[in-house]
Amino acid sequence: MKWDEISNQQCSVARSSAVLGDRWTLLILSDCFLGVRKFAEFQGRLEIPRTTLANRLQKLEQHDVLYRKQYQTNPDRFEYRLTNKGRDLYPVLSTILNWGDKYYSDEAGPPILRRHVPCGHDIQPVLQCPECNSGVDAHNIRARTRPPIDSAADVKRGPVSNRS
Amino acid sequence: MKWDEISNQQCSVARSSAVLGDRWTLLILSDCFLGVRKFAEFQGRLEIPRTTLANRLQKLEQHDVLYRKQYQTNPDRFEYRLTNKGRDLYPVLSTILNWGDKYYSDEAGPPILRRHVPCGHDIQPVLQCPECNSGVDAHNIRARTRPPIDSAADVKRGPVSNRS
DNA sequence: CTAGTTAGTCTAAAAACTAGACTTTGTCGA
DNA sequence: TCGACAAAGTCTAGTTTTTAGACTAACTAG
Repeated sequence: MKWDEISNQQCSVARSSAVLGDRWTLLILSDCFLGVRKFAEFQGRLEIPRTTLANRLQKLEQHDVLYRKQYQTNPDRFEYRLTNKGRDLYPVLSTILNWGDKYYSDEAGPPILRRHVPCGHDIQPVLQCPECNSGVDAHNIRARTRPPIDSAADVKRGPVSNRS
Repeated sequence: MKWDEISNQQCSVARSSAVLGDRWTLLILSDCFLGVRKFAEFQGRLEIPRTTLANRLQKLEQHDVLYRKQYQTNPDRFEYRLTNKGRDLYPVLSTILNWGDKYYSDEAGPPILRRHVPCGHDIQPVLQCPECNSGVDAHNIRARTRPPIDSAADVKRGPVSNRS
């Protein structure tokens, strides 16, 4: 299968991967959440080839993750900002940051601190169950295929054993 | 900059991207969490080119995300399993799944359901503050650069404005 | 002896990525 | 008016990665 056919699958991870699963894309989004907006600034911070950056920004715009906003005329110039859909990627970037902090930070600790404004603490956000408020990890979640419904396509890439 | 130099940065997202930010990698890991272990099964489910799959599995093994475990002799054959470090990627895959479910699932709802075993509900895990237990998103977190410490390298890719 | 299984490797062609020069449309200072 | 600078890209040619599909190795079952 070619990479651009990946989003034809009905799996949510596959469709998300079509947007996120590329060199540089996660880094570009990370910089977006840190407030970077201008082409030259992405380029300078990431040292990404200009051609690749242009392609990635265009792709993120096409997928409605970023939008181009004009910030001056004469000459017209545009900056890139997160859409609501893009901002909804915050948990993804945040959990990646947690993982990197755990396995790759130096002895001084994480290079970037995150403060939870409402309570004032520096935190690493954690994944929890919205029903019972306790922690969630690979061990206490069981995936299963959605029960078949006439109107919907079959699930082709479900769990190996459909454990109840 | 070349892609394989990306992990030289001291940013946690950059170092994580060196492992995760590649075509197919997120999908392979997703299948790992669904119980897939054998080469042929990855290949059949993902329709990934065999050469690419072999490269990706080797890379994930080198980064200690997967390990190869012998499951038979004559001939020797191996399967791929998540290490503890790999299992710690569950929040990343889970938040990607949430995002994909929100923006890309069909009218029948998410194709894969996740049950939180301790409480028995089908859920989408959410990101919360471990201090105050309330929800976390892009709007209520402020990133700032770690205060400089003699023993540690400077933070080069911190937030644009170091908002308190 | 033949076909099948599993986990790969090999090869050649196609696609994507990279470095660095170049373009476009303006501003500013001398 | 002239040259330097800024910002957001595009263009080009060379390198690297990805892809499809055939092939290999080491067995088992019939």
